[in-house]
Amino acid sequence: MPWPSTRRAESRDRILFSAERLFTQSGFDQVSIDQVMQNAGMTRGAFYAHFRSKQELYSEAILSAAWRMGAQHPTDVETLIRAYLSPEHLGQKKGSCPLAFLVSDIGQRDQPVRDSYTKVFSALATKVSGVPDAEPDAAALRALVLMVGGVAVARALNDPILVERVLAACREGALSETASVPL
Amino acid sequence: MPWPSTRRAESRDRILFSAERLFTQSGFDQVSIDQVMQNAGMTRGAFYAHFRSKQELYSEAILSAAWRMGAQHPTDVETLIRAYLSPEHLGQKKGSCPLAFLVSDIGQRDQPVRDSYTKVFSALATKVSGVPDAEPDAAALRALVLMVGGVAVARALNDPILVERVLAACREGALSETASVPL
DNA sequence: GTCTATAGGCAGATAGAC
DNA sequence: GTCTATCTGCCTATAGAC
Repeated sequence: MPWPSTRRAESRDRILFSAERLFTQSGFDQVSIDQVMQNAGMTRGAFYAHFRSKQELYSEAILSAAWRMGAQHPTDVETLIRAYLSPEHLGQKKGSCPLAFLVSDIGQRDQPVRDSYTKVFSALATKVSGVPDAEPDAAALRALVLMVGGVAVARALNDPILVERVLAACREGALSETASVPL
Repeated sequence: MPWPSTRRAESRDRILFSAERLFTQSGFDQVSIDQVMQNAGMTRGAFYAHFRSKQELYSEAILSAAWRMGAQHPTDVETLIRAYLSPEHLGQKKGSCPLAFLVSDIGQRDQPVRDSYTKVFSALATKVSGVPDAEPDAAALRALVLMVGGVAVARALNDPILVERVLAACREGALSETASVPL
């Protein structure tokens, strides 16, 4: 009976799922392994049976969160841009994008973490470009930077009016960069 | 003789100067008060004679770093954009921009920190817009998000080729958004 | 695999001598 | 104002029982 391995994978997934939300919301340093494990219904000691370190968990959580987000957004690029640069995305507890919420957190971590971030960024850039099997062009990179940067900046700003104006400006720009016929 | 107050202000400035560089480079959590004070030539205990908390120092360091950066860049907007979105800016130890380096760090801090960030962002947006006494328009906001987001993303990415392509794409976009005659 | 217990270290903030 | 010493609390990671 292969039940044990199934339960092992389920525990691992629960930890990962818990980590995705907590890390994306609060960054690496503000989240403790204790919180992640309690949120997953376990205690601290069990953590190291599944991951070797906190940074390894972080690295995998970034990939996992992005994969989950992609699975929930199989829509067209325009719908993605509007949802991404919406006020709802800013305060969202679940399904937030690690690219934006963690962008200035990544540079302080080790290489596997940076690899994860780069992989996710490249994948989303290709998706935004609209051409699945090619390197993203400059317009797609600009559109994605407007999305990621717009959300990151909006989260940092304190003035609601300015936040809405930043989101609107970036929405307009990203849509224009990704329009098939730019006029 | 008003010497004492002068020395007090000098000590405060040394702490602030030290904090600007360390915080901008490594973020809030990765920098200890110990490091800041040693870098300023003092010990931990003296810190609380000048600032009430670490977050208060952070808030003031963001304002101070931005002010210093503005004083060193009295040039035109195009020169600013090219210097900002250059590879040199990414690894720079001094004179880096807290807007980009700390963007996803700010949301986790208290209100005074967010106030500082918002103030600096607004001031730079006005500068980029080219019209000193008006609210920045959508094009200026987009240009600034391309600058801040471009640098933040580039710092996180692991692939040198992708980094250069992101910087180039954002440079092109920011220059186009700020051109007086957009065609 | 998961638990409790603990090792070992570092942080922010305060107290009191000078 | 600056120093040394300390309080208090939290963290990652490990050890060993079950």
